[in-house]
Amino acid sequence: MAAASAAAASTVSAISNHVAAGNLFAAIDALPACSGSFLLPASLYASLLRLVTSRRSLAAARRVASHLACSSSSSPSTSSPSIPTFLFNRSIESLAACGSLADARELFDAMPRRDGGSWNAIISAASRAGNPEEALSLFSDMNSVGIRPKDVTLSSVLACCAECLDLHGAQQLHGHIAKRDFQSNVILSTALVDVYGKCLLLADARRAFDDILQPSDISWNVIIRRYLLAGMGDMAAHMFFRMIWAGVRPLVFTVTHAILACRDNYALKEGRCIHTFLLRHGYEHHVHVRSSIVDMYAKCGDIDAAQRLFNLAPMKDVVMSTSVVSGLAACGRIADAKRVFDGMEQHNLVSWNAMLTGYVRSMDLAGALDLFQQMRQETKELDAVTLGSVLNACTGLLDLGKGEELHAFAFKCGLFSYPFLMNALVRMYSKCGCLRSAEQLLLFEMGSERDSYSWNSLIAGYERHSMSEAALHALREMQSEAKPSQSTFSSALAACANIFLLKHGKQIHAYIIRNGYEIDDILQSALVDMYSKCGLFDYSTRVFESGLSQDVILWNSMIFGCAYNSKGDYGLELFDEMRKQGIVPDSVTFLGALVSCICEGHVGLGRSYFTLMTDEYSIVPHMEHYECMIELLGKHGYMVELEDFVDHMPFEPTAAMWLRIFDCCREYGNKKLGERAAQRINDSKPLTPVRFIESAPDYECSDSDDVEHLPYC
DNA sequence: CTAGGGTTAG
Repeated sequence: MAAASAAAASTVSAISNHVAAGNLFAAIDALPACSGSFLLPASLYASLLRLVTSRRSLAAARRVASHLACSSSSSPSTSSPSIPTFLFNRSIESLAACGSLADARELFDAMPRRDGGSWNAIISAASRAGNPEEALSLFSDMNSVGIRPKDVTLSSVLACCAECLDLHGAQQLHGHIAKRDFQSNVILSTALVDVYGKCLLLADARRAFDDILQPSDISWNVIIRRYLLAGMGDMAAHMFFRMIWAGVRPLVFTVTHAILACRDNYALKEGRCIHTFLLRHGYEHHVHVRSSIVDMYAKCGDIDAAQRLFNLAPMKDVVMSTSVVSGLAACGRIADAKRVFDGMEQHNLVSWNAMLTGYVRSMDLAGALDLFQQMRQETKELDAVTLGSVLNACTGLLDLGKGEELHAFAFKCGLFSYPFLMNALVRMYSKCGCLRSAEQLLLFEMGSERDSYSWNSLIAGYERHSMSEAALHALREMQSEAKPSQSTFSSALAACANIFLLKHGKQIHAYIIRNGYEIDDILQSALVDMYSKCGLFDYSTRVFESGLSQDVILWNSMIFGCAYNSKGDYGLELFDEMRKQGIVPDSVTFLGALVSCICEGHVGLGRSYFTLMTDEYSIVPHMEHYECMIELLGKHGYMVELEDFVDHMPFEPTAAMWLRIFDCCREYGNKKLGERAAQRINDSKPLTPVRFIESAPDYECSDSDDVEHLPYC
């Protein structure tokens, strides 16, 4: 007996030496065989388990666990002391920390007795293993065996509710906590703030926060982060200032959240204020803080401040440089952006993408394609954002061929199914007039992924490419699954205008009003255009006058509306009026003015506008302007001037122009010019026939629509 | 002595 106890003593000291020296496996190997003859002191098991956990060794954790389980089952409960439950609890924690929830659960199920700590260990193990449902179900088992949860367990369970967005469960726990005088526990109260915040009940989160007697730095961090993630940047910043006011030193995370909040809200003033605070309190050397400040300045439009900080920074990492690149690109300084980009030590996917989208945003589409080329040579990496940007460049360039290539490429890369990319493809095909492909994608390949953006692209594409009936059909389809937007209606109204569907146009107008959409400049223009093309001049003037606007497109629509309805002089009055109001006319305005001059026979005035356009406004005349001048001069018999005009055009008149010139020469007699025109017409190919217009579908309409007496906003 | 928060750029 003495020999046995001496052997036991030497085993204990060997193990404890191994543990102290950190020799984990030597300690494990020295564990006595499972005979039940003697047990190590509990404190030694505890420190062994601490070592196991710190090494994250699942093998070691299993050896200790099986040793405990075996010793417990073979020890006669009466003679030798049994293994304390808390050691099993530590062992469960150890197994879980080493990555095996299954082993932890097995030990939990097998252990002889369980106390509150056992339940807590297994619940937090499940929670940490990313298995909140299991943790919640264990919690409910715990309640049904009659064990009262402690504050520690409650906070684990609250975290699980947050994970599962189980608001109902969280509310029940809240009630429970309130009844049990746990308010003074900061950790628990903070978990409560977090769960409400995560469920987006920010008012409840705030109430829970205000109930905390002494909010910790983490409590402040939670409320600030939750406001930020809920899109309430103003409240996030507000709470940050209150935190400082309360004398709590912000964590670095909290600081970056506050700066992000300012960035998201374009709150430059508050951002500067926080920046000053950070300089005074020694945060500015932190790399994340520094990057987020630079980004804040760049996003809030103070690009000079961003660049100044960037230039002063001793370490210019990829993140900070990328912020500066995108900031410069966003304010149109694409060349400066490229310079910073080229000066970067290394590029990654995000920085390449920033430069790419910069080109696209600055409308330097060729530049975007060139950069993509360069990117392909320097890296294999690319993702949906990359392809989406390049695709947007193709869309802008109306380069269907390259767009199709990218489509195939995206398919090959397996990036095809990103909704963002699919929408870019629908947009590309729609803009390029390949409506069949757009339709194919949207109807058969996007499935439930399609949204109002996809539909809007398709509808706008149909409208732009003279498939107005199809546009209205698509609108009806869209309504069964997505909410139309102002942009949808502007395309649909344009479709009605194209084929003079007054009834449908009115129905859409009524729908817009009935559903409370705001009539913005674009919609207002679309309505003016639709009514005037459909011949309801009164309606278009009423829509025009219903909202005063400085929008040049709206004025253009109204001026054209006058011309369609033979009110050229009124159109010219509007032309003068808009210039008086300081609205700068564009090429379309001048086209409208010329059309008005044609219908009213103001030949001299028309000619003076044509000069005014180039001389005063530096607008290069388009094909349509030349067509107008030919019509203006020809229609009213100014044959000498017409011939002179044709001779001075910077390009050869088109076949259609010659046809018109020929007609005018026949009417007013200009043999020389007429023969020239005839010659040109005979050289050219025959014109394509006019398309036959089919009937359009009925737009969804309720009986309450009084189409004759529309209310105006 | 177990529990709460969490890392900037497209």
